[in-house]
Amino acid sequence: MADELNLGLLLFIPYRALETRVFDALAAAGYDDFTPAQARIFQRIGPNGTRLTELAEQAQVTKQTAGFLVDQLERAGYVRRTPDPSDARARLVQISPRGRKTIPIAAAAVAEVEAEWTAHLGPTRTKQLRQALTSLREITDPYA
Amino acid sequence: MADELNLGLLLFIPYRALETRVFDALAAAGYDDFTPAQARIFQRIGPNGTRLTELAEQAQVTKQTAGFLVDQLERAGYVRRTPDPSDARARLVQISPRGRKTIPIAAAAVAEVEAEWTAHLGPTRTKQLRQALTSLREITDPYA
DNA sequence: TCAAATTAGACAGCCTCTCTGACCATCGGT
DNA sequence: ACCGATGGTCAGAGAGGCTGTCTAATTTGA
Repeated sequence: MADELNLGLLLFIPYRALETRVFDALAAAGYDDFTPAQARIFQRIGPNGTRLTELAEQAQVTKQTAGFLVDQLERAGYVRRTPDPSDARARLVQISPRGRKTIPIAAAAVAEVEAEWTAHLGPTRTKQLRQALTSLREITDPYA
Repeated sequence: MADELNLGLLLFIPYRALETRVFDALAAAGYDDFTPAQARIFQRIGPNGTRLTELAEQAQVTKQTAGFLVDQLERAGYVRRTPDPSDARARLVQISPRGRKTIPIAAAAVAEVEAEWTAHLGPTRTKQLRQALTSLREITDPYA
């Protein structure tokens, strides 16, 4: 679809590498029933719980898809659904104790990879990379 | 699985934005029977054709998956399979004339997006971004 | 030199992710 | 008190990916 070194591919390669590392770390810690699609939802759950519809919007999937993924997360014990006190139609998706345990593991894996990247690029270029990407988000992220 | 602004998410957002733009451009030009998975294979086909197994390796999918995607591309007329003169077991996947027509369309869409990004970031920061990502590829791309 | 290991590829069956469409319950404004 | 908008579920479908098994052809080594 284009030439070899377009920015898209250049962005995708390290993204994939990071994602793989995080899932390997989670699997090594015994959390092997966690899929990337589930993680994209899980990541968006706020401290007091978040509604399904809001999760769907932020993850840019339909609410049916979000519901499907939350079903899986619930069955695996990572989240639970509780009634929303402010709206009887809605339910809040909340992180369960088991789910909460995965957070530091994933965070550690991310930190480890970022440290490797910093060692490779040097602190200045890493900082510039982060800045450029953050700036790019302004024109590429519909939910910035 | 981690905090909001990890590098993974920052990388993924512009990648997705670029991909979407390219597929919109192809669809607008009448090539709407093209999926991202097919494109990841299609991109890797060399000028003289490439073997299925090699495509599978480079796209990091199994050869079964690659075969399935090439089937679709062949049915849609974007590629054809010809015998490999140097190995009777193998066949070369080659880009057909119809497939070749999509290349400048995709390239133009990529160039357009990159121009927008350059306008947003400025030429210096864009160059630094590309450099940093290229450098990162050395430690994150298994097929560098 | 010929049997064994390797490689290219196809077929079958399964699972996950995502979508559309239809539907019900509740909320909120007029 | 109603009616449109919102939160969520159910049913069905299709794409994309996997493993496992099989064949044909090639390469390798005793």
